[in-house]
Amino acid sequence: MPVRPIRSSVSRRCSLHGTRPMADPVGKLSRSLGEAIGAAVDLERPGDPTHGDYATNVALQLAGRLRRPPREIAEELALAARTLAHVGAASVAGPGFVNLELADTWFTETLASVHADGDRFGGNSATTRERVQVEMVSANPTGPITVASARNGAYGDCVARLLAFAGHKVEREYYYNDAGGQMEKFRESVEAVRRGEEPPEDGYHGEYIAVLAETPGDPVPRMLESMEASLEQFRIHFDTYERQSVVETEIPEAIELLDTFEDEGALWARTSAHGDEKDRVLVRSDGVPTYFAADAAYVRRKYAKGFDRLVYVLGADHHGYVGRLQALAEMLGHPRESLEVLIYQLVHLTKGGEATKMSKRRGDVVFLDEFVEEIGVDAARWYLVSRGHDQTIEIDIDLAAEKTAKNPVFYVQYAHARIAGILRNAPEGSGSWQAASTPVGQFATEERDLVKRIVEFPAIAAEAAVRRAPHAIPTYAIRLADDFHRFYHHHKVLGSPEQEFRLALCGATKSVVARCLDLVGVEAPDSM
RNA sequence: GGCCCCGUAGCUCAGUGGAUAGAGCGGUGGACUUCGAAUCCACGCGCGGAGGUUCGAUUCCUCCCGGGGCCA
Repeated sequence: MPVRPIRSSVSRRCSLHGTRPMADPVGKLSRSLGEAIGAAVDLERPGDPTHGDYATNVALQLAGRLRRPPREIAEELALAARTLAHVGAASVAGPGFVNLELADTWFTETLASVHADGDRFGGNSATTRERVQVEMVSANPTGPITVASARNGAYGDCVARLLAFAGHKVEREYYYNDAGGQMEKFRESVEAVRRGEEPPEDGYHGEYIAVLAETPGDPVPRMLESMEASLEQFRIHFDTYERQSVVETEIPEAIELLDTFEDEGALWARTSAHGDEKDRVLVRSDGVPTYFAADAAYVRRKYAKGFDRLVYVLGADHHGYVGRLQALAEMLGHPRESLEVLIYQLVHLTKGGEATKMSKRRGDVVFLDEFVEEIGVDAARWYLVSRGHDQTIEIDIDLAAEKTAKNPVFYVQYAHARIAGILRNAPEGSGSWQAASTPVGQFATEERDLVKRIVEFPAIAAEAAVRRAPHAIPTYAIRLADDFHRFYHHHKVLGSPEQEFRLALCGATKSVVARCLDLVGVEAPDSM
């Protein structure tokens, strides 16, 4: 089966993005090769397995700069490669590719190093550790968490998990407006129902309003409590909740620090001088501060807490905020890049193929709790993060439950459970990996493929973190599970002469599968 | 009118400069006396269009067409 070329971790990429996985066997190999020829080497897995274990096109890249024929460079590179430890063969192919075949010793030592890293394998890739705040969801407490907000949460939470795994100190924050007109409408709606009346036309009409009306007192705290419960059930935990009413009290201090001017009685921020498309009003001529003034106070407050980096997770309908938020960061004396706005495309709900407009006020939305009840947390989270954040998600509510059984999350979980089963049946004291436990005879293709897949993980995790692209994890996890299932089908672990090696291989696979599942907030079951 | 995202297989989507572009679902046909068949194996079709940069473009640039969103 042809294997898709996967970019391995490389020195060039690492230096570009400032990351370097702590133990990355492929990265180590490309670095030693790079040192041998004096240039950064990019190793990838060739699409055609007959081309060897790894290949590099570095000769082609160097040819133009060195004004030399690529194949000539490739020959020198191959010659250098052959002198390296664990390189079984190196050959030049095509216009100037160098294909490497690795010796069995590379596979055993590599697997040993994976075991040595244990839970840390693939982690701590960040060269500079930062204090990062990820602010996400931040839906106002006027109704239960919707599926739309759940995408925000699932994406943001996975980015936070990736950053934490990479070695950063991450806090998750939820921000809401407890003081605006929306909240008034919400309270009025509940009040109306208590009086036995219909909520106002422009109020909130969902069934949950009636439920809230049954208990006396301010409905807002209870609404918030139930939203938090939904999110916790969805495995999103917030470290802090911030309220706009509190932030607003600090507007004067924030304005003090900004680049401002007055025009027609209003106070403006000169955001256009800081990369925004136009200037923004801070205080209207009637003396009322704008939402942007609150944004400014909020940004100042975040930095004041000592964060090196502020991450905002916002839907595509907010893409216009990027310029003004970064302008605020800059005016407050921070690099504009230190305030990052992650934009994800929206969720489109359909029902039996027909689009449904989502409106919390009308109440015709799908709530996270309903969605989770229908398909479960694991399938829901997997579904929401497995496509790129730049991709609009379509969910057909009628088909969601039906399609759940086909969700690849179970394929990946099954690999984990299968391995757990093998390890349960393994004799006492076995599977303790030692570098010396070389297999009897040659490695099989499936074993080599599985090892190579496992060692892709550090580069995958590092790149997913740097690019804020958690969907790379599910994609990789499916391939890993795929390689494991194939290995399992072809080779017996227990009772085979290679038992010790294969148990070690199973253990490493299980650990990486579990890590992948954890990074997307999905459970890794020992049985299903 | 300006800006952002998208267009890859029948469907849902991976793939941010390399060799013959990959998965899942759906379809067809095979494999359980064996560590878990939620598994494995085999079979089909595809980069919206036109230019440009490059030794090489699904990938980068420009324009056009089509879908979604924001602002004015």
